[in-house]
Amino acid sequence: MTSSAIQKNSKYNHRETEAKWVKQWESNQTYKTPELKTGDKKKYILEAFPYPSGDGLHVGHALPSTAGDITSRYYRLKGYKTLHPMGFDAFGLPTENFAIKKGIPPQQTTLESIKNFKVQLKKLGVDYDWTRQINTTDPNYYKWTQWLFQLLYKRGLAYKKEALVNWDPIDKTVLANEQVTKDGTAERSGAIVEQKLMSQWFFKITDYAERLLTDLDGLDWPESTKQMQRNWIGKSDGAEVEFQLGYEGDTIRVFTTAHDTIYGVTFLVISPEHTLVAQLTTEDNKTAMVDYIAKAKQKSQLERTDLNKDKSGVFTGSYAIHPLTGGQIPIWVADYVLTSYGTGAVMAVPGEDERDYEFANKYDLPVIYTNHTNSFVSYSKEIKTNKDKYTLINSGEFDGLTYTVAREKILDKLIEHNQGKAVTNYRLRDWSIGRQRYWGCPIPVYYKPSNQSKVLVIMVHGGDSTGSSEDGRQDDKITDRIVEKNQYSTSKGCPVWGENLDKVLDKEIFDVVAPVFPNAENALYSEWKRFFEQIIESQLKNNQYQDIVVIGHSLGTVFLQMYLSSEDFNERFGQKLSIIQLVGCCESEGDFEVTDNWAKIKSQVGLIKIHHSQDDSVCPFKWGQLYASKLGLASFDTYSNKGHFEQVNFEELANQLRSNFVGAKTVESLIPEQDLPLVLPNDANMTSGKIKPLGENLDFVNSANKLYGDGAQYEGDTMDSFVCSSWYFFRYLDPSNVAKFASSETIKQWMAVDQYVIGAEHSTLHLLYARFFTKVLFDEGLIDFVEPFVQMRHQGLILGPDGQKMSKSKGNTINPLEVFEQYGADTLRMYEMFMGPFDQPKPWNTDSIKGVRRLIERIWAMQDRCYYSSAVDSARLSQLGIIHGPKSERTIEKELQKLTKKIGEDIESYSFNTCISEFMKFVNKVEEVGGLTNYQFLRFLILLHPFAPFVTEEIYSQFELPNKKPSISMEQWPEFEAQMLVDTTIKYMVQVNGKVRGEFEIETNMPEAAVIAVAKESVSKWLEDKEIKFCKVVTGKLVSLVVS
RNA sequence: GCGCGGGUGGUGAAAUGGUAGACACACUAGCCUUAGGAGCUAGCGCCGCAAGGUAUAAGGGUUCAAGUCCCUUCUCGCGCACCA
Repeated sequence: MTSSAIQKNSKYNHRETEAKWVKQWESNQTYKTPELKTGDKKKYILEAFPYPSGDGLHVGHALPSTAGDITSRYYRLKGYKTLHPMGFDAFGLPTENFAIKKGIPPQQTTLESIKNFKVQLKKLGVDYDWTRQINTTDPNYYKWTQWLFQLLYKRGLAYKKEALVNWDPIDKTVLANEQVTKDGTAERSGAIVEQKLMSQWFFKITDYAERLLTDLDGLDWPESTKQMQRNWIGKSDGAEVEFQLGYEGDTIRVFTTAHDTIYGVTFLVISPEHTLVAQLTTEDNKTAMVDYIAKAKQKSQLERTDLNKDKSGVFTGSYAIHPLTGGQIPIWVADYVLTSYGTGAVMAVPGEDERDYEFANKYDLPVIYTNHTNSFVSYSKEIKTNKDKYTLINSGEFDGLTYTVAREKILDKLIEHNQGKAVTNYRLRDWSIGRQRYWGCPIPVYYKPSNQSKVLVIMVHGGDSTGSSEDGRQDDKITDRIVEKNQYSTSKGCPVWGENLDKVLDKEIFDVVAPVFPNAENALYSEWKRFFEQIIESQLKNNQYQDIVVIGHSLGTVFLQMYLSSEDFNERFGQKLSIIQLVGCCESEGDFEVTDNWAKIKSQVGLIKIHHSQDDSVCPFKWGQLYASKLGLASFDTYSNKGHFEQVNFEELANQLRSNFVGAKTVESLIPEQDLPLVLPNDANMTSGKIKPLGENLDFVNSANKLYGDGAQYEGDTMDSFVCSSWYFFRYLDPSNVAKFASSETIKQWMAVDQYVIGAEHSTLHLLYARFFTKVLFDEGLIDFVEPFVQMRHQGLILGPDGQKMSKSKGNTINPLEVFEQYGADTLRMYEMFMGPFDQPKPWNTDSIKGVRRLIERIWAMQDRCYYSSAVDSARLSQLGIIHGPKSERTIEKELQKLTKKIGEDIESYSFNTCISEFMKFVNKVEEVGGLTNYQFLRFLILLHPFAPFVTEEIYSQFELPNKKPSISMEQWPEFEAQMLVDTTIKYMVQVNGKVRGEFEIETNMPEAAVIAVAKESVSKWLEDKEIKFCKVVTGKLVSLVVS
């Protein structure tokens, strides 16, 4: 540029400049993604899309965005066509909770937050192509989330089942295993997660366990993340061994990775939830067992895994037969065995397993050592470190064999005897995706009643008021209190209730039975029991029921409590009681001691619901609370202004029955594709400060009947937002396609993602799910690759100035808007890159950022040091080895060449921090020698442009240049000339006895002898009177001498 | 307990096995300025006046040469955790 173009000594005004370019880039569509033609080189650069929180941009967001921007701009300058999109992952609980708190619909909050985020991201100067923006809450987007759900369903990878799930009592929803922290709390809400039996949608990610594991090997990802996924998938190779029981029929199957220790098995341990527990427990051990299991159930997941110091268990009294020795093996129940892994049963080898050893010691069980030391050895450690020395003893015909051989032979023998097989086990569980909340993607499924399956509803009424407690039948009485206290008859009211309920329930689905139990005025347990069982038997004779629901009132609930805690309903009728509606609860506080076997009750019923009026004068409300807590219920339905006999709201009850049972005895169907998307209803009830979970919005749920016939109901759960966010990178390719999730051509052109930057917290969630979806799409033949992210890196956390994680409550947050205002976006970007290694956590330093701002100022001032060289191409000539011009120009040229090489390499290896240092060094050098040519300055600006787009664009715009482009981003990356980096002389250093003692400079390509001669001279002081014993020349670097 | 990363000045940090502390921040001294939360110059691991010595969590090893490779220990962070 000519000197006239320079505004000397003008200070860089970042506010004006940045605002100007934000506008211009937008109106000029500078960063619109170009069309890809065959032969074009492409880069798909991706950063995780943010959750648009109301707080707006965080300095942490700038880190991945800037890194992506640097790479994207770098490759664009290098002639690549780049796709660099951004969008919003907007479904989720924070918005819903905020909506409830503030009474603003989530739709509105979301749009406002997105708008705000976009403005702020634009201020950062990132080259996102905003025409491709996506928003997961937009029906045009989630239509394809639903389509994906249906694809999985059709491939047998989406299913609904009754399962113990993680229940978050604060956010009132189910969570995926991946969303529960190690200490058993919810990742988001921090609540202690409960285990709840519920009917839930799952994705069968376990089908892909092996592929998810093996395909990790080829990925350019941080090793730690790959390892984390490997651990999460948790593959172990071993064997399933069958142990016969003392009687015909059942066997106990155990999973083991150490089947070569099988001769050391001295007992079996099964989990308290094992299906054979009841059967195996002998009469003598029953009390202890029932007690133990009840205690185990009461323990939360947390307690059960945390209390690993003291193992406990109970002997069942039964024995299994050792498959090879035929010996008797006692069977124990202990809660250190997990139901969810393997078969829920283990063969205990106390001689080689620490847990079994501890257990054997505690309960005085025999120990057999099968390893060569004939003493306790931890098998798992031993085979890792000492595998080859490990040989067997006490193992019959296998004595003396080494680990490897024994493993093989013992397995062969088990297989031969039909008592075992090789099995691979994975720790990975299926992905639970249903969420009982409103602000999520609706699951595109509806249910319709099926005629075959009905529900039996039995009402068990309370007691009547007459009779005496002293009539000789006392022992068998349901409670002592009933006859004294009751003043009302419910045996007469009950049939009326039954009629009322029958009126409002669909007769094709529900059979309501409301009998009058015998002697209600002085009820006897044995009598009621006989009567109750007879009713069920006679109903089952003529009908098949999907579910049996018992509604107990008052004394009726006490009866049920006694019945279910002592009788085996499930076994007797081959059916579980799926719900029990306890209206009015119990008769007295003392009833809670009628039985304390709450565990058994819980094990026999599915869903438990309690209704209790706060104004029940017969049974105080606190009894209801006590009941709920005994049964482990988080909540129950409460009323007020209702007496003991008035608290049945038939409509309410009927709705509850319908919504809880409609799924179990109905047929599920996918919503036809042409009806997608199934749109989330607008919640009209915001003024009340409430948002109904989708499933409780009966207007919505029942609206399915308009399209799919009478009785049709939509699924009331929404999807985990990770479903929405784990396929989004496909939608950027073709965001407005109405016919497909993305067209095959664009997928072919742009996928896979070449560079992905995302936080390490997604290692086992999003990154695993996205890989899973990609493989499913591959299997469906829609794409031709199996891994979505070729290269992935994590950004490190930016900590507060105090070294702590930034948080509002700690008051250590940095507001990026203030930084924009004070220092400008270029400074923020470069500072964040300069802070330290990209993937490491690093504290914000309010002082350090000044150094970066100074750099920008000095670069701005470089315009004054830039002189117009008459030979514009003198640099070019220099590259060819014909060096003209002043010495300073040659010095700078060489530095610039080095810089060009270094910046390119460092961008490609994510070493952004050293890039900034290199820029600083270069600027120092320019100031030292006094200036640089305009052509050198131009190339420098191009190198700097990915890091500081605003200031470089501004200076460029003032350049006088032939063939000037509308934007510096359209310039070409300078190529360095390797020959320019070769010096004519080389500096050597000289070491004597390993210590640096001197240095010298010498022409390149000198013979070694000459180099040594000069080297000796340069350190003559250290060689006096000494004999040189060793001499080594490292060409171009150093001479190492060893003297006596 | 297992797995994966780290540990270098007052601070953030550099360093294909080859002059440890580049580059910056802070600090100190000086200059300039009406003033400065501006700019410029110089210094800045530790010991020492200096020559020099000595330093990359600790100890050992390999090597002409180790922050870097190997072994042991300590320590911090992350992940998994009674996974049979």
